[in-house]
Amino acid sequence: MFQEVRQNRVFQDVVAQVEEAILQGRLKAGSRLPAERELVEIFKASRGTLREALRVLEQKGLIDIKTGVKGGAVVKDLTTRQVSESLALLIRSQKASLRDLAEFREGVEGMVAGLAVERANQQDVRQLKSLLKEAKAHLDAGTERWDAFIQTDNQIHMALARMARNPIYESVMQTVYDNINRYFDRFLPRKEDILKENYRDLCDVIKAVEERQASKASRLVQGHVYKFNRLMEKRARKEKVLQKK
Amino acid sequence: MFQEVRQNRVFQDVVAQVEEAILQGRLKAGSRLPAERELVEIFKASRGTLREALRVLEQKGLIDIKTGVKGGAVVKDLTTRQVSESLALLIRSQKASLRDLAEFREGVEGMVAGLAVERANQQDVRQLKSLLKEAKAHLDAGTERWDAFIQTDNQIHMALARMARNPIYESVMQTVYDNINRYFDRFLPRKEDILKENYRDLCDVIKAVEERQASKASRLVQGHVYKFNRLMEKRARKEKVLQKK
DNA sequence: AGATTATAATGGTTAGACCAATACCATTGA
DNA sequence: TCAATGGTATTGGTCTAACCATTATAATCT
Repeated sequence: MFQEVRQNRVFQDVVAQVEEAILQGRLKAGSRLPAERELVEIFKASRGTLREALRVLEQKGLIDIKTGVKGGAVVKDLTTRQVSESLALLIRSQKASLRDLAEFREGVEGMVAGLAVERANQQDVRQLKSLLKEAKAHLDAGTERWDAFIQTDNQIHMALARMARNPIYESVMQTVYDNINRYFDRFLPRKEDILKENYRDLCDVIKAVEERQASKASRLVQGHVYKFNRLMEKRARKEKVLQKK
Repeated sequence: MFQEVRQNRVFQDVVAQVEEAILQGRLKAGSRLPAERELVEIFKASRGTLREALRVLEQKGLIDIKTGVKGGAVVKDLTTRQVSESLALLIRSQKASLRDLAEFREGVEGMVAGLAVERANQQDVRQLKSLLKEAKAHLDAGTERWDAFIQTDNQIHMALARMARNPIYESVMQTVYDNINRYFDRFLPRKEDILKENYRDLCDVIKAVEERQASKASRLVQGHVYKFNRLMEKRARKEKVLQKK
């Protein structure tokens, strides 16, 4: 019948007020909050309590805090970092595995590619081609720029996500990549034939985008990611075996 | 070349240590942290600083805090609530719309259904049938139990997510539903013919699961969600028009 | 002018006190 | 005996007042 009433802690009230102001746009990204000692006056709360509120806002990813003159709390532009952080916790606590993440990526990237084809404009296609050219340059430059190639590869995938014109897919993709890079960088294949095959896949995908073949692009990307996942898995298994010895 | 060095604040060090202990399983879900005044002794930090650390851990969803004797910080079982929270911020800040969320749901649910068919065992199928029976009972009971029907409907979707046996999909689905329920409850269709059609859709889906027809189940769910989304959108538009008047 | 130093503003930390909620226990009264 | 009442100790929540650390800017020196 009734909602349980919860005693609001003072700092929660402060958090709620500041958060509301940010989300309503009354506090814009980049603007600075008053100094702690001023906030004490404004909210009529002690500095300690106020700082607890700031910690929460900081953890939520809504503000950044710097020390020194002209320091203080600055309203951040809302990013996906926090979503990413939560997913990282899931993985680190072993509630989710590399395999789970890879499988998820496979599905999401497939859908993203389909949407991207439907919504990409000419400028988007140009951007993809430009990234592709960059990737080829890295690849031809030899071993030392393989990491640069991998980075450009990632950029192409993220560019597709942007072209899907759906911030949720974009966030989720960013989260997936953050976590892949964070935990599985050491499994990334760094062999010439694999990277070249990778490059050919990208060429095919971008061709499909240009020709507006949504389902083909979707299938290609899914296959591309699938191949990548099997490779990663093989390497992960090998490492595990080595560790056991 | 080098990583930026950041001056660690004391409370961050405390957070890191506790977090590590939790993620490594040295602190298990349900176990209680020492009282604040004891933690002061352990970490050799002031109570204020310690409380800032506790605020961060609380915000990360790693601990729950209660007052009173036998109160204190209790290690929580890791859930998806925090992911959900971050996505909610995206929506509330209008970086993502109802339409974006709906589109995302369409894709994810389709994939989940496909995986669920591949991995569901007999017990899972039994559970689905039991939920279906429950849904029918609510539906037949008339107007007053429509909300119960909707809830059971949600349970069926979440059951499918569990059967996909991938905690990431499960988390993401839970997040999507949390946010749909949080922000769009008022758009949920509550008309008999719609609910009945909804029920028939569910019957078809579960039949496909039983017959192990993955792609069919996937297609059916996607269509089901698509229909639902178009309905929601229509209602949302209507409300907007009304608001403008 | 350019380098150096002082100053002030700002977050970070500490210490000690008191308030508020709550589980547990002892007392009381039927 | 047992249920209701109220006390008490424990724990988180808040406050005050001070000092430390960092940093941008202004003042000073060479």
